Amino acid sequence: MTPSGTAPRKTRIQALNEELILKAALEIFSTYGFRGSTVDQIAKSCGLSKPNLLYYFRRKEDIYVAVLEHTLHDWLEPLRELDPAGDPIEEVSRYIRAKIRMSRDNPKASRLFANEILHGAPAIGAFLKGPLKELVDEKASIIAGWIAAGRLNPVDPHHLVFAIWATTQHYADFDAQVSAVVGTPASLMADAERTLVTLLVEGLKPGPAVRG
Amino acid sequence: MTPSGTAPRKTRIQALNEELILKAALEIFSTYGFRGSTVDQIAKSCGLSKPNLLYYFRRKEDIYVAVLEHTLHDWLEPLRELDPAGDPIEEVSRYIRAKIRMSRDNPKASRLFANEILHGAPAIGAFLKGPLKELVDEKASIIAGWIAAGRLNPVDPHHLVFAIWATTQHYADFDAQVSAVVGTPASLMADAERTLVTLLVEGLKPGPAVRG
DNA sequence: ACCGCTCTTGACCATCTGATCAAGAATTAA
DNA sequence: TTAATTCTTGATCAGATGGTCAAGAGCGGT
Repeated sequence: MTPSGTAPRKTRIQALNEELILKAALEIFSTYGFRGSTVDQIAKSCGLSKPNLLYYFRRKEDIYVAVLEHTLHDWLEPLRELDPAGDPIEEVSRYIRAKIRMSRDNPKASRLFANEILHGAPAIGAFLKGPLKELVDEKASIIAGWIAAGRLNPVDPHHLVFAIWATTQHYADFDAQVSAVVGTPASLMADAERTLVTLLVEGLKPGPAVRG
Repeated sequence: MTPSGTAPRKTRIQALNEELILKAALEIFSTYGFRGSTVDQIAKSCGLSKPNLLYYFRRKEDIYVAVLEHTLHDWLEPLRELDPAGDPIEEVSRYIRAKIRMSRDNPKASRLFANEILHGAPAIGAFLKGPLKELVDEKASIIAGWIAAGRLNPVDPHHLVFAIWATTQHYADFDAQVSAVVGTPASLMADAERTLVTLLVEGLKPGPAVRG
């Protein structure tokens, strides 16, 4: 049995193979979605036989949930770092930049979530209503504080967060469309970053109601 | 055979049933995606037998493509209406409002496209690279003209369009997440509309580089 | 070397699903 | 009415797919 008490310590081989599986599963699930992916595909992609893969994760859904959970934490890290003590404009700019870089560096994670949420979040609905909502509410109240202090243009904080999510993740989730329209110039993500920071941050800077 | 020459005129029943099928297919495909939907589901949803449905559309993919094409034109209409002779701020504001209302009134169409593009646009890739790119390029050059005339803050026109698409369609595509975080208050879409117009339009208004 | 446990796999199964077909029912034009 | 055409469906098929199982191979602690 397992070495000590209730803690199911992992074998070397277990740790290795589970990592292989999760990596391959992210690749496959993010490309084809849950229903569109087959256990065989994932197995082949990581060089294991199907029964062997199912030895580590009994059901297809178990793999899927494991990948989601494995990636969720990292994905939210930039929002967690929004600092109430920092300069509002600086903090928001930093968040936008961090998010768009995540979109660039880990588009598969973005597409995995996009697919899950697009289909009604059957696997992570509870997470969205719990931990995610709490985190967003917390950060929204920080932004509301900045607005109340006159340090930001008054906008709905929740919808500001949605706007940042939407615009940044767009480049990962809808890459096929972006590429079709503007191709894939080397400066693509840099242009996007500059444009988004300008657009959103200018819209956030406090100022006289009427300008020009 | 068909009544006159090469024109396959449609029977009353044909027109009726094809409409039924397309409506049901939009419902199913937008919810479960292409792979996640079954012909049986669509057939049941519109009260036809599976073989009967396949009498009108020989293959599952034919239904899918038909629904996409059937919806694409309408979906792009607001962008087509962007008027080079109008006031830039007014035109962009109107476009944002039109798009977010489409998200609200026809979220299924949005999710259908989102799913298609998320999976690499296998069915409409050619459309994206052709007609869509042309339309966007045309409108982007209009925006570029406004910027050159000093009537808009200088931002990359293509990325501005992406930002508008992303933020507005977010409310249809990621409804599960939005609902989980802020619930579904009656004012949701109105709040979103106000926030987005403020954010993006303030970011677009020309003004002195330094304010406050 | 030994032994218990972990790991691996070929063969197999039940189910789902897209698609076909032949035959009959309904519709339409004359 | 009649005959050609269109429409409808029960039965059926082939392939894909998630999942199981028994048996053997490999590994680690003693």
